[in-house]
Amino acid sequence: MSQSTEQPSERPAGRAVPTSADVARLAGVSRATVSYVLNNTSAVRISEPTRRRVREAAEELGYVPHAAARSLRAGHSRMVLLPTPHVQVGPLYSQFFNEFQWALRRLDYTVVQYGSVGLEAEEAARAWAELRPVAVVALGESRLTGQGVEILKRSGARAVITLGTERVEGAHALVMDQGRVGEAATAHLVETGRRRIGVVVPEEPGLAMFSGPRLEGARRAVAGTGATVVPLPLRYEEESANALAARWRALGLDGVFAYNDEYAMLLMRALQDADVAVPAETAVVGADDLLLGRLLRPRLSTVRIDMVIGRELAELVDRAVREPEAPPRTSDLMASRVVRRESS
Amino acid sequence: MSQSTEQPSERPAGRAVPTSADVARLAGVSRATVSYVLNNTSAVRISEPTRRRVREAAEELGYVPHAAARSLRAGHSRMVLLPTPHVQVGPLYSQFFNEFQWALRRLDYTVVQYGSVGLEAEEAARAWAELRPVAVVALGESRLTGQGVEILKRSGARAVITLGTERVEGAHALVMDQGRVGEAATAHLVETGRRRIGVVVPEEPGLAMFSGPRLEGARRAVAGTGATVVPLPLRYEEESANALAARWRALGLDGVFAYNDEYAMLLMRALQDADVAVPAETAVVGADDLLLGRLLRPRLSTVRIDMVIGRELAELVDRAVREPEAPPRTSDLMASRVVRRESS
DNA sequence: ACGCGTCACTGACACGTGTCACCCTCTCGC
DNA sequence: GCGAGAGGGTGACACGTGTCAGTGACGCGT
Repeated sequence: MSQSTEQPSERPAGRAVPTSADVARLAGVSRATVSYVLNNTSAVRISEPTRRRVREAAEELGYVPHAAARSLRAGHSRMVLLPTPHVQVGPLYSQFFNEFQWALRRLDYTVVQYGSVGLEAEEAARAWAELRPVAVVALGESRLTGQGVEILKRSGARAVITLGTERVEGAHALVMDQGRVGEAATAHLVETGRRRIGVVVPEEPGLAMFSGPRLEGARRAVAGTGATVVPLPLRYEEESANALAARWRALGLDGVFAYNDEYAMLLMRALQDADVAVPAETAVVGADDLLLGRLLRPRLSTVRIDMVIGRELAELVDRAVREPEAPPRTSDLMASRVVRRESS
Repeated sequence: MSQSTEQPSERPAGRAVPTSADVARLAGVSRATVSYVLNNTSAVRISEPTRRRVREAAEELGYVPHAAARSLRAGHSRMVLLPTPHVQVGPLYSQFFNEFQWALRRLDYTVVQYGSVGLEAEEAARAWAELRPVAVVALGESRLTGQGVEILKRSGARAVITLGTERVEGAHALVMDQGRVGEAATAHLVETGRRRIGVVVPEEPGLAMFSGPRLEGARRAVAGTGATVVPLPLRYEEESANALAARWRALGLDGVFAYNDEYAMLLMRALQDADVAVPAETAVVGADDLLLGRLLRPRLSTVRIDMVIGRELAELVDRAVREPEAPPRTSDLMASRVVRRESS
């Protein structure tokens, strides 16, 4: 790349990106004045005619300030970084995320999702730190370590918050207690008299962070009740479900928590095709309370998950940013409750 | 919009963010040397002992370069901006996006999703331009205008690409021909002898960009065949579907394209509950080829949509960045084909 | 004439980085 | 002895912005 010193002859489009200096020149004022006008700084008084001239010049040139230069000078930004998950997320999650983003913007933050596919934990943290975000809200799935938190804080992040199943040293944590989902579903099955309870564990990679805790929760629910839990690996494919259904009677199960409504629908169809009566012979419970589950016959029982609303989380971020010295707190991100329909 | 000018700004942690100057001091070399070493610039020769001293100093301080300062100095960045949709996107789309991001990163681009909720078209474009991205890949839904493209290009963006249903002046366009989906489904219904064909139009806001073209496509499919198309507004709720099913016979429809598989499942259940025989009395076709559709009885016919793979789009972006002067091109993002099962 | 205050504006620096043009010190060939 | 060349580094500038301290002009009271 050759540098052009004065006359930018290499611009292909024939025009350089306008800066505040260009605006100043066109308006016949100093650059400082341009800055004052465009940020309408209250501490300095600029006459109305000058203000207008500056605004018109900016408009004419199509001037847009340079965010990087601005935050470099300011020494900080109001950028909140959300490492993008590379896992499939359900509609519940994506709605929550949208709400969260919207709320942060209301609080005058700039939300940036930034993917870091294929990087190791510490390396990813370093990549995020380069952007000098004021806060980082990371999914548990992004495998942020205590080391990573340290890197981020050292690079100026005033708040690091994890959304996940477990805490990370030094970071605020919003715990999604996935265990409660499995626990609620299984407790319900036990209460309605089921004794041998299957728990579907999806084989799809990336779901482990959800399925593991849900299985653990199920185990907690049966502890001391005499009922037992049987893990059931399952791929989200018809053949896999049919194979499972074929050996259903051999397994001797009278109830199943199917991970979520989609897996439940898949399994329920396979069971019915194999002449296993639902709920008479085997009760089925899903999770997420999808509309589609209500359309089945029998209607699918489910665990309804209510997530913290985005606005609440946004306010938590804002508080954490304003009080970086406050000790990391842990709180619940979601609540679960069983919705009983006909399949259990 | 009140600005919070109040600014804590005192470093509470007592330690500033380390810069390359700090590294230089600690290593006992100049800042230039630090820069050369850490970017291992090949044109300049630095002795191995010095290199090691610099690397160790950087490690000890936890130095992370400042991306903003870097790209300010460089005059450009390799950031690709993806305005975040605030519409619900299906799994098809989100998988495509992940793949796309991954491919861009392979090409050494930095992918940033940036939401601009609640801003008007031109204002949003200005906000994106502040980040000085080298390329912008916008969903049609983000309502990018020709004016917006102009702003972005003037701010240094070398490529602007829209993913949507229609072209935008000055931008490369990847057209999702939603019309073809409706056309394929409806043509199939006509070919199998249906004459009065309903087309479900979701009432949910944000889906209009898909449903409108699909309806138009359906109209194209019946043109000259003697068959007719009837738009059917529907909310994604059981009551809405039941109400529609109740007046089904009055409508005299013998076929329906239900927008997608989810709406199809909703409608099919309502039809069956209202004793409308599928497919004998009315044929039903969905779209997206969800697994769940295959579980219905009768199995749901659908339109399978194959999207351009992410890598392809990433290469298109790369080419557009490298040849900014090339005229905007338009190409297809997806292909549709009918998968006939039992419901039609 | 002078001091003082206000108004409207400007000059200059700092933010953190990359890179170009030098500079110094050796060594070698003759 | 001395120029040539190479090895190993450094000084200084530029990128675009925000903001502090200052500056000239002007009005006003004495």
